[in-house]
Amino acid sequence: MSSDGPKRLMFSYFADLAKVLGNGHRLELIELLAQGEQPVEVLSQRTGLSFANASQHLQQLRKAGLVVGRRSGKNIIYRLEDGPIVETITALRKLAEHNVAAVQDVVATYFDQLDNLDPIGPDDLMDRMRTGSVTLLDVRPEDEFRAAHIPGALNIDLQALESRIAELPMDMEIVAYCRGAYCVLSFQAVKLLRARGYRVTRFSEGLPEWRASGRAVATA
Amino acid sequence: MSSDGPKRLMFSYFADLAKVLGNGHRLELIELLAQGEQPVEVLSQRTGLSFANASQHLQQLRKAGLVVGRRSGKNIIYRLEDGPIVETITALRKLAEHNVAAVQDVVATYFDQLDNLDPIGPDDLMDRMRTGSVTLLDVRPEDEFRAAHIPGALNIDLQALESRIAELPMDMEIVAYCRGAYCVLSFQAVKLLRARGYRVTRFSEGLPEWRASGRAVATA
DNA sequence: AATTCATTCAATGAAGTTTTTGAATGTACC
DNA sequence: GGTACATTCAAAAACTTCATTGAATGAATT
Repeated sequence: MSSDGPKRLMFSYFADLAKVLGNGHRLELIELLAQGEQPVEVLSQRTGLSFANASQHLQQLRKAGLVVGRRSGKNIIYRLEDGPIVETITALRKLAEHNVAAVQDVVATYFDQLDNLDPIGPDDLMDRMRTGSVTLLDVRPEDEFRAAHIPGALNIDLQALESRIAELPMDMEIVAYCRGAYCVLSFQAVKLLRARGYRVTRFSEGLPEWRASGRAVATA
Repeated sequence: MSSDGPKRLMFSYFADLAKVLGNGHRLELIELLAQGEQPVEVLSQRTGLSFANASQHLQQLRKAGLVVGRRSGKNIIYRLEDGPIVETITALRKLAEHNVAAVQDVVATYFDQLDNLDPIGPDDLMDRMRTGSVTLLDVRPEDEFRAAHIPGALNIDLQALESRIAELPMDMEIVAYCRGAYCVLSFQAVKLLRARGYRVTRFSEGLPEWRASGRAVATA
């Protein structure tokens, strides 16, 4: 927190905020919270962080004004604050895709390999949902689906996909999505379903970006 | 640089990039470079950093893919890489304005106090330039003006404003701009000129944002 | 009132960042 | 070829961040 005129002060505040985003675990916590509110326990499990460690990262996000917690019985339930949080992380992601060579490598060797087809964008998806020419598949855990999903989507948790595969139509294109652009759940769904002869594409983003761009979401 | 599946890898790369943005001096270096390329000496002077320290921050920006240096005689001249760098910092700034209480305080006590009029936005500015109903004043140092400025702007370095004040019309509204939204130069210009009876407003952003939004800039 | 459970807090050590200093590099000028 | 200059590099000191541990809090259950 240096200071030397109000401009330097402002830059140091912007930097403090960037520092809070400057940790992979915290970015993952934000991604999870962008699906919907969660108690610390679930966040700790889904990120693989120890309980105390998850709690401390959440404190930092809270101090930065990015999340709030409320008590509900024995649990503290965290949720994302209002504000352009998803937008900022999307900007960071696009900057990394454009300027960081290592990111381009991972995309090329890992993600493009799994899904060599162009993913479908939000405008296209909306058109095709309207004409009913596509089945939209949400492969996130049930609780995240219930908190918010793209209207008209069918929820099958990736865990259950193999056993519930009969619920999917073979004669219609399927579009799979999950938590965000690099959420592996939808990549794995595409892989599994293609192997069984389904026509599947990925949606280019996840639920948080869909909502951040002002489109309607459904609950329950 | 943790790793546990490609998604965690990606998040750790995004976090590394955020970490590089997580230092006020580096944000200031980026702002200066967003005006145009500069040798290390000038960057070190304008930021108040020691030579070696400025150099080391520039190395970090280079490793992150945000700047490049080229040799020109005895100097190494740095410039911003292509890519959505200004956009990302703008997103960070807006997030801070929205979610960080301390930022709101500084804006209220420092900036709003200096200029209680609404600043003019880019679309309005363009309209008013076309109809010739406004004089646009660029108060950055001459070298930054020469590298790139908003077409039609008059350059008077803030340092020289008092002595060259006669060049400004008293019967027309003046709009002042400089390096960015919180660049103090334009605030000080507004203060000085209002005290002399000129009608002055600030432009809401600076040159980098103007260019990043795809508008034409002039050189020389 | 005692116990359990979810969470936070405080303290520790290990690892990383920032700044300063002085030496090293590489280009230009005499 | 030697000297001056701009910049980078390497090492050290001061400080910050991260994960782990165990104790503390505070609501719910018995």
